[in-house]
Formats: sequence, C-alpha cells, structure tokens
Amino acid sequence: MPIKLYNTLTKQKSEFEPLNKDEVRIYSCGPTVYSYAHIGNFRTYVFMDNLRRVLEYNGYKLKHVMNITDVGHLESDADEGEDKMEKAAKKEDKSPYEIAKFYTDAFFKDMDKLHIERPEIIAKATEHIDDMLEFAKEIVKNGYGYETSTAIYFDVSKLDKYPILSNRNVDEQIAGARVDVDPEKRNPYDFAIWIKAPANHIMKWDSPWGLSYPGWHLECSAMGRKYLGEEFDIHTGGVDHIPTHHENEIAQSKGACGKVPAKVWMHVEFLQVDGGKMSKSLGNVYTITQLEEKGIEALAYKMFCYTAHYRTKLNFTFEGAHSSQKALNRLRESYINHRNSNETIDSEKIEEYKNKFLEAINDDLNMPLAMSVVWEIARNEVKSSKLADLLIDFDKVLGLDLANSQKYLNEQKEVELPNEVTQLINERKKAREEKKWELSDELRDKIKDYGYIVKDTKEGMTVEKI
RNA sequence: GGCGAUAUAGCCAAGUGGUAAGGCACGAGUCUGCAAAACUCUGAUCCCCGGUUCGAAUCCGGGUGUCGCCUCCA
Repeated sequence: MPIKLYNTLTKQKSEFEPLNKDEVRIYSCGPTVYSYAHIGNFRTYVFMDNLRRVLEYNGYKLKHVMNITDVGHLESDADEGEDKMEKAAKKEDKSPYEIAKFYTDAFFKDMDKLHIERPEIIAKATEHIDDMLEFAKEIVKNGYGYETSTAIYFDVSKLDKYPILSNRNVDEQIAGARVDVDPEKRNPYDFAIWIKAPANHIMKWDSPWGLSYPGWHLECSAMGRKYLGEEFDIHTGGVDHIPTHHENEIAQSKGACGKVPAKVWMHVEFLQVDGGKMSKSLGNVYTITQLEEKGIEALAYKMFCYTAHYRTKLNFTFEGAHSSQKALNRLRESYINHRNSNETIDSEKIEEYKNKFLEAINDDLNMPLAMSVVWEIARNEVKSSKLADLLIDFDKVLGLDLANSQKYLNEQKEVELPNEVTQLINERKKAREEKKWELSDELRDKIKDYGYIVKDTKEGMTVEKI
C-alpha cells in the first residue's frame, strides 16, 4: 500500500517514493538545549517518531538525522541580540557547554519515557563547526554572501525565488513589520549565516572573518548534507519553522549547491494550551515531569497526541490529558484480557483490521483514525490472544509499549503506605470478615483522609494514592 | 497593516459530496454488603445566512467567533 504524505513545499498530499529504494533519509530539526523541552516541543518529536515507525512498518530502512542545537543563536535579528545558550549559562552560573549537556541529557530522558525511537544519527552543532564553516565559505564563494561589520549575511535577492515554502509576500510585509532592519543589510530578509563574536562571547571559533560563530539555519544545512547528501527524502519540524528557519535553510542549500535539500517537508501544528498559545507569562508551559507530577504518564501524553491529526492544532487541557491516561490504562487492560484468552477469531477479520489500520497510518499518518481501529480491536467481544498479537503488531507504530501493559498497571498500584494506614487497612479487613459494614465504611473514610483510596476487588483489597 | 488556519455532542477530536469514527466525562445497567474498578448500553445533522447539486458537515459567496504567523520559538 502506498504511503501518502503532505508536503508543505507542494501544499498537497502525494505518494511517497524514496530517492533511494533501500533507505529513506530524513532530517529532523531537534531541540535547542538551553532549558527543559516542553510538551509542545514533544508533540513534534512524537510526530517524528510516528513518521519513523510508519515508514519502518512499511518495510523501509531509515537513515535519520536529528540535530542538537548546543550553540546558541541570536535572540533577535539585531546584532545586539543575546545568545540563548550564554544567557542560560549566565543565569545558572555554568558554562554553555555544561548547560547544553545537562539539558541534552534531560531531553533524552523524556524521549525515552515517551518511547520515541532514537534517530540513527544525533548531530551536535558544536561538533560540526568545520562543516558549517565550509558550507558558509561555499555560499560566499558562489556569490550569495556578503560581509557587514557584524556578520556574514545571505543575500536573498540573488535567489531565483524567495520564499518558496511560505506564502508571505516579502515586499508587502516589510511595511507592517515591527522589527528594526539592520541598515547594513542589503535586503530586509537577508539573514546571518555567520556571526562575528563580541569580545565577551564564549562560544566562538576561528574563521576567515575572525573569531565568530555560525548562524542558526546553517547547522541544519551543513549537517543534513554531511550525513544525507545534497538531496534527501524528508525534512521535519514545527510549523514555526516554515517561514524562517526552513526557508533560509533552503536558501543556503541553493546558495551552496543549487539544490533544495529535501523532497518532502513536513510540519507539525502547534500544541495549544487551554485554547491559546503556550507562554511563560501565562505559566502554561508544561514539561513531561510536571505532567507526571499530576499523574499523567509520558505515554499517556503520547496517546493524547494521537487524538488529533498532526497538521491540526491540538488543544491541551489537563482534563484531556487525564482522559488519555484513563484510556491508556483501559487499553492495557483490554490487551491483557485478549492475551489471556483463546476464543476463535476469524482470520479474515484480523486481515480487515490490519488493512484498516494500515490505510489510516499510510494516509499522511492519520493517527486518530488508526486509534479508532485499535479500540475496535480492544473492545472486541471476542477475546483472543491473536488480537493481542495484532495490538502488539500495531504497537510497532504506536510505540505505547503495550507488551509491558501489566508492568505499568502494577506500578500504578504499588504505593508505599504509612504505618497508620497499614493499620487501618488491617482493621478494615477484620471488620469486613466480620461483616461489620458500618465500621468498614468508617475506616475507608479515615484512610481516605490520609490520601489513599481502598477498593474491594475479587482478589482482595487494593490501595491507591489519590 | 499583511498572511494563513479553523468553527463537528460537556471536553479532546476523525470524517472533505451520499444520510456523522474513536477516546474521556455524564446517565442507565451488570457486578458489589455499599462504594470504586471493570464491562455493556445510551447522546450530535456538523457557527449563522445564502448559493451550486438529485444529494453537502464536506464545494462556492457573505457574515460572526476563535487561533496562529509576520521577531527567537516545536
């Protein structure tokens, strides 16, 4: 079955055909490691994971590069903008390298919790300065760059067409723009490919233009080419990358080697919170850790992402996140039920489910639709280990670690109890054996006051923290 | 000021021409001493107005609302 993907470049869905049949080459814009990644960031990486898994499910081998931006880039277009990495470093009284390492580690911890597959190649910007410098030199050599007192700029007017990804009209937008244009720039949309370092700038390297550092867009161009070649299959990122970062990345690649680097450009819509943009001032920028503190597993957040298609905005609320947590647990229960049963199931039915699922994921990663098939199986009246096997097969794409369902459910039930609570529970057990229901209910309320909920199941009493 | 997106049951949302997927919540039931959990069942004609069509949530026009981008940003 063909895979259809939406391409921002052509603004339509089309059948995906890799340039090289044996290997799909992908580049994903990764994090800038100057603080904890938030759930909005992770929506993009969950998408990246889905893309990987769908391609693999269809039998493709992957060569996938993701960058780690550990060299800061300017806060603004003006030359006095402060470097993000250095800003964070100053604030925390650490070197930019220490900051980068700390947040890179934190990032991958969250990625692991989300069961996001690790790209084959993780490329750190600071380890590719030479490649970037080479790239910058080529751009200048080809006549697309020029030097000012502060930086080496890319001259967008030299291109046959700019922009090509976004619809913005360069001339019309300048009038209403709120940015001060650097008077040394030839065109308002020219951007820095290499920046001359101020004396107090820590991260800087030798170059033909003195001690300096690369512009942000350059790292993706240079590292993409190094590992994937001048042309590769898919480039991913957030929608915010469309008008600037990816536009400029394309410009740079055209300047250096005359080619648009990727065939297909895929962009994830933003996650909103309570119907609006996430922002620090509103205090609604959440991390995976913060979700966990509220009883929402990373994997439940991943499942929450599956409620909407990646190209539509998704509104995050805690109500919604809790509903996904609940749904995930029910899915786990259903999986276990199937696993432990052996009723006969029509093999045609299995094929039918499999086709529906494949059709959904291959249609530009329609995860919400794919999940509806998953639920059809989970809630099937026939319980069969064959359906459990099918869920495990689908989990290659979902990445929800369903095989370990029992483990997750057990973990949720494991709670450390204070002595007082243990004693109350024992008293209640005794009361129940003696059928003293009023006392039993009274004790249940007392235990609740300590923050624990007791439930009487067929297997006995269970205790959970509220 | 320019550009763009979106409006589907209480919430999160699929569906883009043939009489509305799924999840959560609510309600009812089964189970239970009771409660909880689990399981089963139950709900919308798709923002408003007009048009195209045998037929529209789905296409076109107008209106209203919401959101985003144009500056670093997933």
